Amino acid sequence: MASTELLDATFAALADPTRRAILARLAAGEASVTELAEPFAMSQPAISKHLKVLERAGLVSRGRDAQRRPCRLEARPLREATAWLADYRGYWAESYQRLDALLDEIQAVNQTDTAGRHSHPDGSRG
Amino acid sequence: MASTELLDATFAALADPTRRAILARLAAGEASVTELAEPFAMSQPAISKHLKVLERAGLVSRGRDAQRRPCRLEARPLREATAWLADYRGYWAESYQRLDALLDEIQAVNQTDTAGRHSHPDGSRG
DNA sequence: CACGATAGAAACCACATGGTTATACAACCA
DNA sequence: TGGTTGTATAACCATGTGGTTTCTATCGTG
Repeated sequence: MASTELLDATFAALADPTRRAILARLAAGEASVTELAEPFAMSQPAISKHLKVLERAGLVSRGRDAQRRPCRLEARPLREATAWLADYRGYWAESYQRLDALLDEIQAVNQTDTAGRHSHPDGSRG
Repeated sequence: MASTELLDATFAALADPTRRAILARLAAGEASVTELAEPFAMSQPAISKHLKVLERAGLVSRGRDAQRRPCRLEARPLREATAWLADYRGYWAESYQRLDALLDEIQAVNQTDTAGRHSHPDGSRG
């Protein structure tokens, strides 16, 4: 399991409320650094540092728009993190049985993805 | 949302591979501190510190068995963390359509749970 | 070209974290 | 009572983190 460091970085990135807020904001669409910094009582370099952490965890990627460096959310590491949590479905089942099948499905999706493709065979309800 | 600090503590606790390993071990059943310390190239006080972090995040609880202080996994904070991740299902859907329905269901389960019930249709396969 | 705006880098500070060793406390056993 | 086992605490160290301010670099516009 070489993804240990990725999990480390992902969970560490998620452990800060500012960074979670940034991700929440990015879930609504791309944003520049200053746009991201606005709602926070914090300097722009501080936000840049947070973005670096998020970038290192692969949670955001950056583009180029003139001197702007727009950020966008990358969901893949979140998937890894969720997959790790899902590994506890066996234990969870003691208290939350209905989750069992769902998280089991997530595992299946992971393996499908690892195999190379995740074309949706039925494409139901998107 | 007052659970910010709980999320902080939970994700921070999960960010360390030793602590994740401890949780993995505990998912298989209760264990004492020395039992938990054994597999690691690390002193017992170091493990105690990790346990303190896990305890502060509510991820483990401790019992009493003579001079042993057995640890057991507590899943509730993991649920909170997963719920947070699930909030991004809308974004995930762009790339991983099949997850959408699943994570959507998790939301439903959360609400059902809040309401009070979650009967298990089969409970098989662990 | 110079200016203004956007963003990154450097240097610094306070504090948290992850580890160590040594010590103390608590509970059982002889 | 004393010894042994299990665990927590203390003191300490190195490093990481989150913030600051200041400075630099890049890009578009006048």
